[in-house]
Amino acid sequence: MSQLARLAGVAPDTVRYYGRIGLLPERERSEAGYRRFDAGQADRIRFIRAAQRLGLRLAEVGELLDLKDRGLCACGHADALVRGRLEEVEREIAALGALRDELRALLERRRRGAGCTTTLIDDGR
Amino acid sequence: MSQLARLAGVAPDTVRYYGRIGLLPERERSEAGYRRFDAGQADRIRFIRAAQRLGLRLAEVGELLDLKDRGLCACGHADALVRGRLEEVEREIAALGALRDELRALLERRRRGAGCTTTLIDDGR
DNA sequence: CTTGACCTTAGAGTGTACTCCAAGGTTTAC
DNA sequence: GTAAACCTTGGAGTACACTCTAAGGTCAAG
Repeated sequence: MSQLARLAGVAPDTVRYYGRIGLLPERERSEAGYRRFDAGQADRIRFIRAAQRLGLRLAEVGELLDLKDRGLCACGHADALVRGRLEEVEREIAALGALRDELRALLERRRRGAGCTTTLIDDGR
Repeated sequence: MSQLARLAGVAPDTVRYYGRIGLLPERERSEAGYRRFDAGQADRIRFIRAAQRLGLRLAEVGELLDLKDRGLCACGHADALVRGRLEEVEREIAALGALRDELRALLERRRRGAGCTTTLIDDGR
């Protein structure tokens, strides 16, 4: 367990969590009930983390893994998720850019002595 | 209650929630225990929402309101919060920009037939 | 006098991805 | 034989800002 976790670069609790929510299938156990893993499981966890880095949710990663597990090509679905995520990111960037401008303008008005910051926040727009 | 909520543009539950966490001070009540509000309360809620739009948390807004309530100038603190938030937003924009590039590159590699999307995600970098 | 629209409260539920806990069992080293 | 370091489980806790529920009280209109 902890070996796999170290290999995959996550905490043992995280591995157990992924198992609990169905991202890692149950394999055989040792007599004492200890989980046994193979290298494939580490790859699976790395795939999960890679997809997460792109901003996919675990539920979405789970859909991809399910397709793969059933021997189907997950590409179409993966493409759709990635494209959807790209649009999301672009929207977030736009929104944050506008927010950044607003924050800068607020600070600028304040620097020019336009009044209390709280008042400047308050009158909004 | 619902009048104030409509006036301030939030749900009645939200007003009660703000009251519960100490953002709206208790005023007198009617005989039946109903809250009574004045125009100042609507302004207060609008201030909260304006600060939230800038990305400040309710706990931070609460600090500003506390200063104002005690007759102190909240400007210094507000400036610090706004500046901190600006830095955060700039960091987020940078991170999202990098992510956007990654997503685009992934889609581009895929368009060139570089293999399965899931494989492209998997091999990370 | 009843209907409907409001008000009150404490408390639980939402989403996300963990993270931690207690209480117990196992394995390895000395 | 015992201590350290692991493993197991179910369940609760974290952050955040609501949002909803149940069970009850109030008020105005018809």
